[in-house]
Amino acid sequence: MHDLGYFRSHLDAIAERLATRGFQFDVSAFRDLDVQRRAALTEVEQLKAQVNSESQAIGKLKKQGADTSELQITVRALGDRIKSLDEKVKEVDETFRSQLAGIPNVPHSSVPTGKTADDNLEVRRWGTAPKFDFEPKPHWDLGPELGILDFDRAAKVTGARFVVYWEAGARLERALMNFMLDTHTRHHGYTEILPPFMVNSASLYGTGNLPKFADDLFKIDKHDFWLVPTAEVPVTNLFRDETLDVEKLPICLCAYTPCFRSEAGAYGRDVRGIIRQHQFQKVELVKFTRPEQSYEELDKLTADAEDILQRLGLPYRTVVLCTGDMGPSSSKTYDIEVWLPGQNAYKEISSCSNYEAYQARRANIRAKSSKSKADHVHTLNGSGLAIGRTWVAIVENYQQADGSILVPEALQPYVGSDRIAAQPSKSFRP
RNA sequence: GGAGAGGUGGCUGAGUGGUUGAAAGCACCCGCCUCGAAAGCGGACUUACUCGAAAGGGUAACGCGAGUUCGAAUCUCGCCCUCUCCGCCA
Repeated sequence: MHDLGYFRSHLDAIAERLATRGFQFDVSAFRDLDVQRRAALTEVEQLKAQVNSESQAIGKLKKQGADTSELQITVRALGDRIKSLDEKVKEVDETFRSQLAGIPNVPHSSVPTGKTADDNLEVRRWGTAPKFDFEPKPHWDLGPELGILDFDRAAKVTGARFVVYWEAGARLERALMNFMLDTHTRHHGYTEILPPFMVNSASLYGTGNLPKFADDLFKIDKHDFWLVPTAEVPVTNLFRDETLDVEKLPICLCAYTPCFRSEAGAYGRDVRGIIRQHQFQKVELVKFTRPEQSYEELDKLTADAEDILQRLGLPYRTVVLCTGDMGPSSSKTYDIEVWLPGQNAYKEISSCSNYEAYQARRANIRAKSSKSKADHVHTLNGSGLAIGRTWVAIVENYQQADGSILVPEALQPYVGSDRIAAQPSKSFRP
């Protein structure tokens, strides 16, 4: 959400920047609505002021023993007018606010202008794609063959776009989770959080998932609870409606959660394998920073996510999203894309964004020192990393001619072996 | 899930339906005092929206929402949360 005062006084410049991300902002319609809203507010507030002062007068008169019944009748009439005007104000105000809330963030000046993912800019590339003297397989073949992925039973137990990991497959997922959390807490200075996996709607409004993206979420029946689509939601909302000590910034948190997404609108995309599931696991990085340090912290956060891939020896490239490809809340986003031999392509494995104060205004997260006034913090987050896709990257990049998977050295203590071969339980699974 | 108690400013904590946006204390901030500090003294001390060139006004907010009333922190109803006891449960 934009700061109203600033927004109003920079309308044209902001509209111009928003156009670069394909958002056509009707400045004059906004101005009209703004004027309309303020006129309605002024009118009803003047009436309320009148009621207040006359009510006070009634109180005084009554104390003196005077008869106030006639005055009460006139004030009562005012009250009726206020009631109907209030409804109008509420309507205009809600339209205005929802419109304001629907206006995307302004892209940072360093973000390349563009329309689609094709216009994203590669900023660096790390590692080299492995060379195979055989035809590398995609994970949706390797997984079932090794007995570590089971799509059929997941479909039976729950439905499409779910998966069961077996044995070393399950252990690899768990190993990645621990490896990521350990690396971020021991080497990158993050504090570990284990948040609830369900959140209320106020939290989802705070991060901007509601009201616009309700279709992407799973809602719990009979409760105001939703399954988290990412740990960003509970972790960012830890400090909703709080004023932090500016000296404690930046606050760097990391959290493991499963993530639940309905993937409405993504039917037909990535249907094979575990690239796009209704449930996946992720370690998320979240930062709360001072405004002047947020871009430096974004670069660090992105590097922290990349470090996981480097330690695992997985080739990747990092791109900066162009204006047209960024999420609406973001001022600047880096995507990290890992190399997947089975698909002969780089695939997004992390998305690292600086929301500046856009999200903090929504969630009302501020910081102050003893001498300064409270100001909204900047919020940042990024995957560090999506565990399922990291699992895929390991399986596909480290596959051997015999169908087994080598385990990267950094992960071996976590997995407990240096190789994943066909699993024993395959023999008794019909 | 049932019964009871409670939710007031950064914290503690007053608050008979009528100058209470809110006493008092603490904390924080600015002065004075001091070589410096503490103590003491004086002052300042919520936020959002809105009117105004400014000075300065106005509206709203005492968990959230609705209601009663000329007027609600105070009364009524619903919901949420915390605490105690009971039940259930990993």
